[in-house]
Amino acid sequence: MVKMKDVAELAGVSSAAVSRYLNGGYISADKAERIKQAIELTGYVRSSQARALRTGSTKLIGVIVPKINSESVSRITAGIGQVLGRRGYQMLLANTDNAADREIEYLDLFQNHPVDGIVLVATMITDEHRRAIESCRVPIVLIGQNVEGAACVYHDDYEAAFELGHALAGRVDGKIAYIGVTEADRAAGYDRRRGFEAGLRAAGNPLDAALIRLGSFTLDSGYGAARELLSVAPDVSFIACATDTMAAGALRAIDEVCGMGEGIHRVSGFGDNAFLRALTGGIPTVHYGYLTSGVEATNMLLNTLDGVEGESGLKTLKLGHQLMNV
Amino acid sequence: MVKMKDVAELAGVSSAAVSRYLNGGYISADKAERIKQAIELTGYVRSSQARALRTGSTKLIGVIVPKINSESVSRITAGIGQVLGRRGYQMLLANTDNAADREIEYLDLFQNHPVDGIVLVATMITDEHRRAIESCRVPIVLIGQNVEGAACVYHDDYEAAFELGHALAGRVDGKIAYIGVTEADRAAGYDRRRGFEAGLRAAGNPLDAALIRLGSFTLDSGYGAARELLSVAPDVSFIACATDTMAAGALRAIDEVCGMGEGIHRVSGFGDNAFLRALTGGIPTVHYGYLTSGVEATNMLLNTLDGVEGESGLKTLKLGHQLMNV
DNA sequence: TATTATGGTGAAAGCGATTTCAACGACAGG
DNA sequence: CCTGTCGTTGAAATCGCTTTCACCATAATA
Repeated sequence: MVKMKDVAELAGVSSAAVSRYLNGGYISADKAERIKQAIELTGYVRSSQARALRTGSTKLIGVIVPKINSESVSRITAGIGQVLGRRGYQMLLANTDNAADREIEYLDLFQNHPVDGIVLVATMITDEHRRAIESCRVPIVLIGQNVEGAACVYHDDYEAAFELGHALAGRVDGKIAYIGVTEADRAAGYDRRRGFEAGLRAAGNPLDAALIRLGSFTLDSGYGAARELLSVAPDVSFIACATDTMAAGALRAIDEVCGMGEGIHRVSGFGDNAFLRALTGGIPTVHYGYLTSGVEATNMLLNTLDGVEGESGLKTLKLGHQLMNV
Repeated sequence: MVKMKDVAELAGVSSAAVSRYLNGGYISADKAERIKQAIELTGYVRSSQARALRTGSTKLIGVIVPKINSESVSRITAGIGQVLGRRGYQMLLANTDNAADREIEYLDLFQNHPVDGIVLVATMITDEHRRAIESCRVPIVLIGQNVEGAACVYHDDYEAAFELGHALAGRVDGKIAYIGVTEADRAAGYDRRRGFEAGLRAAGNPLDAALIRLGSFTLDSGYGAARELLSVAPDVSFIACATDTMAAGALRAIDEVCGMGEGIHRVSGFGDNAFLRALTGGIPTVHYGYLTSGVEATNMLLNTLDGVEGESGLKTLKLGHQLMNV
């Protein structure tokens, strides 16, 4: 492995000069040329390990996600990756498989590990999370939740759910049921349910608390909850779901119970999943700019790291949403 | 930042002793105890940068994927992440967005960057790829393609497609069309088409070359190709697709042209997408163990890195497949 | 008793970059 | 001629860890 010293010797300069050449410090034109040729000749590339040790910066960003095989997460990471690549950073991906404690574990790990900053695609935020975020030595941005005192890029789930509920209340006759997720997930659990309820209520068609079920983000859990709902309350004519994935499950359940093709008109979701849209022609759902949230969060993080002027650094950013098919 | 020397001083030993304690070398019981307490007291964690510089190993594995928001890829990375986490490594993710030259770029980047090994989720393998793989300084495993001279974990696309074609030939009357992908992708492009054709032929119902179209892995491309096929050859009664995603597009096209619910019986795919399965009840498709391929590839890679005995290290592994809904 | 293992130990030499610092040649102004 | 800048330069000191090596007890063997 050719090192800086070799290049320096070949070019007849000191390694300090090579380092300056590489980093844009004082260097005369002729030496720069000699160094350039020596580098080409030897095929030298600098060791990022040594550089990291000396400078304390690794150009690595830790990204913590709850689940890697989900459309929303992969769109977010696509956005993160886009910005990272463009700005000379790389992504260290940590998958927690929906285990909140592993999030904290990674938060700890990353700090003393080689990342310059962290993007946390958050689900549940416990006090322990808050503490870990607070005491984080590297800058951190959250995606998906709005947490006091932390930089966040999020969507207004309450507002979106309210609008969806309000819009649906008018066009559904009969009972509406709701399949949510754990309220520990403030955004997808609490806010969406509350917003949806409020929207229905405002339209004069309040949600019956007995018709609320809890799923676990998976298609199968949506299916199970919907089957159960339909058997307990056959007069339910519409099932709103906290995610498109669970809506897909509910859709299958309705098709099985009420006949093929029925579900499409009786289900709503959140997230505007591409597959679901294509296969059903589009159920009522909320479109979030997942890719945008990745892009915005990462830009914010990198701006503070690179000390970009004119940028106010870490702040909280609420992104817009769009009702679909209502 | 508390460093090893601080811990050593507090414990009244040399930093060499601390290092040995941390790495399981010779250390007496009482010193071990003193060191342990000193570490707890100071909250010391060792700098992985310094460690990496000294040992030359970063415990980082570079993973190159063609596209991050696709179900197959996220299942593969889920498998990779599982093994990596269990064995004390982390994943450095690089997304090429289906640009073959960026794959080579990352291959170069990773070698002189801080990864101990590479997993390449491969699509197209050009000569340039072969060269880059050949000259790779760190061990590398490919997923999804079988390339001579490289360690590969792959599925037998030809065989699977053959079986699918053979099975379908019998139960479809009328013309069968095919929407494939670029043959530069040997596995998903060339092998699947060839296998499918051979399967149909063997069953006495050969594929009309005029009814072959090319998509680009996306749902929309499947939709477009199917619309075009149906308008040019309205007597086509079945459209086989090289991926489930394109099959979803074709399904929508058929539903639009021939009436809702029609598509389900007239389309086949590859990959056994969970959404598609749930929403349609299941079109004929091939189930691949994507997660398994990630697991197997990573285990293989880590075995060679960690020098696990009894394991023969890098080799090529063909995984099985399963016909679904035929 | 003389010797050889054996289990422990710390000083010191790197790993390969960056960065400080003192110094140098040239050149302008006084 | 002397002094002060200015643009460059290389020697040397880190960064924080691992690992070799020489060495020391103490126990086991000859």
